[in-house]
Amino acid sequence: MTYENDSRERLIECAKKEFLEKGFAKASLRSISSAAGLTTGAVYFFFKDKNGLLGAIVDEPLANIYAVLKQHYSDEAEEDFSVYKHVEGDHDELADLLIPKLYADHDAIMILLDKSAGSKYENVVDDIISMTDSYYIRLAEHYAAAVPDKRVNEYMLHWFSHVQINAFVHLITHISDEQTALREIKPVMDMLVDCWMKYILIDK
Amino acid sequence: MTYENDSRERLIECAKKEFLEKGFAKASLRSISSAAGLTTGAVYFFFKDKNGLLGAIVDEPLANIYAVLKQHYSDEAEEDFSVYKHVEGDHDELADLLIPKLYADHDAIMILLDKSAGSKYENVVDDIISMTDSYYIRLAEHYAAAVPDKRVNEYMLHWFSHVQINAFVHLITHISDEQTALREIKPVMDMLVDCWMKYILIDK
Amino acid sequence: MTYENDSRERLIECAKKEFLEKGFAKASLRSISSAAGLTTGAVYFFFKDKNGLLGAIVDEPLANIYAVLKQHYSDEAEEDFSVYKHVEGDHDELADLLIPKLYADHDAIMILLDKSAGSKYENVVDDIISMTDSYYIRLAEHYAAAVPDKRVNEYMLHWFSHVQINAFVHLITHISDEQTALREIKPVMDMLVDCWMKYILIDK
Amino acid sequence: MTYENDSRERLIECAKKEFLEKGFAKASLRSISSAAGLTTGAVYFFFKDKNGLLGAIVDEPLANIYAVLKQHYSDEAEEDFSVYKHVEGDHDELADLLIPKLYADHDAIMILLDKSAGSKYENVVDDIISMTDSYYIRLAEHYAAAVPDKRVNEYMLHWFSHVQINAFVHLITHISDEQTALREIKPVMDMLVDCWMKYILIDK
DNA sequence: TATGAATGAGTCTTCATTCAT
DNA sequence: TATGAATGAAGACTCATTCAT
Repeated sequence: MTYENDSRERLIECAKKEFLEKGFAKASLRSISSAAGLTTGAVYFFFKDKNGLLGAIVDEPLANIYAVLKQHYSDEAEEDFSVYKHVEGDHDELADLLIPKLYADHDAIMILLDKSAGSKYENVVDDIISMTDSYYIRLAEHYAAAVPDKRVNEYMLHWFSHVQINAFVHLITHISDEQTALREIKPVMDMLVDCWMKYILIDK
Repeated sequence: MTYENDSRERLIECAKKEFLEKGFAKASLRSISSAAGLTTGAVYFFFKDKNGLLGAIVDEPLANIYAVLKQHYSDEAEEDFSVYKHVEGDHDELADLLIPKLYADHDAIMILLDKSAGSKYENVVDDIISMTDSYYIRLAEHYAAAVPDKRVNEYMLHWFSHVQINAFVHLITHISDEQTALREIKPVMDMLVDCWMKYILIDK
Repeated sequence: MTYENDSRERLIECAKKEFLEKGFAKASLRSISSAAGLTTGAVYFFFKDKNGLLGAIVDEPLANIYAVLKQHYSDEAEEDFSVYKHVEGDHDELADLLIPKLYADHDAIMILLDKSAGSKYENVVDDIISMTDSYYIRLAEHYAAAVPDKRVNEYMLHWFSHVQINAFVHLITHISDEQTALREIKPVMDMLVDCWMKYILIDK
Repeated sequence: MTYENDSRERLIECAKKEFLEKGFAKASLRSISSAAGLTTGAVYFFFKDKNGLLGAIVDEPLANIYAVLKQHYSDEAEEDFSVYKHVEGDHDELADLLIPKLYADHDAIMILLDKSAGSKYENVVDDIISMTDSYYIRLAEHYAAAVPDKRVNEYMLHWFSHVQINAFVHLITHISDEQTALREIKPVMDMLVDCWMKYILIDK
């Protein structure tokens, strides 16, 4: 009765492979399901549709990422810039929280961040960047308020959000081992924080 | 006869619009050619195939970019790191050369860098990054040789190439005016050079 | 055990809704059974197939209708046309018998008469019209025999059967209240009988 | 150059057959196009989609019908009921105009009126009935105004529109010869006009 | 210089139905 | 008494591509 027929799992596993190789748009349900020893109809028994199948792969990892991000963005909002002085490693918290989530299901995250074009998740990275952006705008305004004769360099700020997020995407797509990832990302984060403090404000 | 029938040009113009809007993969030759008042067959008269049509749009801009890049990468290779000291603005040369090429045909470049998924150009950005990477590796090794007890942080180096190139992609996709672009990219380049010097070497 | 599990009833109730909304052909067993909190397989446990499910809804109402019709058609066959004179209301009998049957299970009848395309009942209305037709042919021949120099207008006769039956279909599909239906149909029936007498025979 | 390859016509002809036999919804483009010696893709070269293929068959006949109807409904609107007296045959005009249009492309009209369920034309008959209804409502109100102590029987009026229009549908679906149709419909129309005058008003 | 016609392989999706458990 | 799993056939539709003219 409960001896598992793992068709659903097989479908998910084969879908992962296919999505990873071809990207969502070019992936074929026929090819996925036949790789799983099933017919396309089976996909529609287990999932709503092609997007649903992708969802089964990425929804949970995605939720985890959002959770970490939201937490981080509200924590850091407390920063007091009048006294703040960056010390190497003090922003590792985000990386420390995020990396485990990103590497818990490495393939899923790769698909989500890099192979989801054509799916309902295709704007995920952009959305996260937007979120980051909003947060950084608030932060930068606080910062500017504490420093006379300076104003925010808006373009630089946007670009920073972009680089910050894509640093993680780059990590995922180039480093497959979690420990290595953790080690490599630290100097990157340090650099980013340093630069943020240094370049985000310009003369009025 | 030299009376110009501009069908070819019209096709190219309409293709630009379509590629920009939908990206290469989702663009439809039917829709392009009918927008040009022609039939799909016409595309195959003027161009080899879908990729050929894209080529007619991006080949020249692409060649220009490569030319600038190759020139830049061989010039800068002469740098003597034992005496080098970064001064703000001294690396603006690349931006000064590249931006005009990038904005000479803004649409074509956008397509090339951001809308070419599914085409034979889909790896262009990656290729340029690789090129940049090779160059930076040589550079970094020279640099390291001049600084005792330090070695190259390879991951950081790769990531730098990535960020460097994507800084231009980001620029193109967010700033449509050349002068503004020129102005905004400068601090970004300065920052990158600064950081490169500072973060690319780590303790042995 | 006599503790009732009303799954069958729920299935029937949900099927009614679905058939009414979408018609038999477009109705989906998946949607019906999941609305009933069951799976498609359950449908096949309780009923032979999709047609069988429809049958469970309409068979009894249909039988009732046929019973009334057959009774009526044999009663009226006794009519003596040599002495017959139509008096308003004297043909209300059919309506009086039929309407209660039609409105006893209004939904079922709607489905049967108006939503059964694609099912084995799709010709029910046509069949009833045929039946009516046969009856009217006999009747008309008696009538003609009693009136010299006249013959039956066959097309008109067929059309009459058609109109007669469709008067009830129209009623069902436009009036949901039984009392109102009863009131509205009477003048229609009167008119039909009047016209029948007047238009069914033409000069030889 | 202009020797006709009649693929389009063949497609239309085969579609007619298929639609007539199975109705729009159950008709298969595969079966239609292969009957025409072509592939489904060909259908999409000549027509927008399944509805477009149907449109190529019925659009013109439908327009003709609407034209006649609109003309008729505005003509007859002039009627003066205070002096009007029905004379047999004086309403044959509609039939005389309509029948030729209906029989000009008998198959197309059959499909339109009786086989279009599931297509964008599926409500055509209902729409025409509505149109007729609106017209009759105005007419009946004029009529009632000229007759003291009488009011319009609304249900009867609606039903009349229904019967009137379906008289033509019935004709088309039962009589294939135009001359015969013309002959058979006349007494029907006479009857309808007679009854209209007689039954549409009831005691206040 | 282009068109018009057509293909063929592919896409996702829907559905009634079956059957072991 | 039902479920869960799965099938298989079919559905409409899209597309880049070809080629005779």
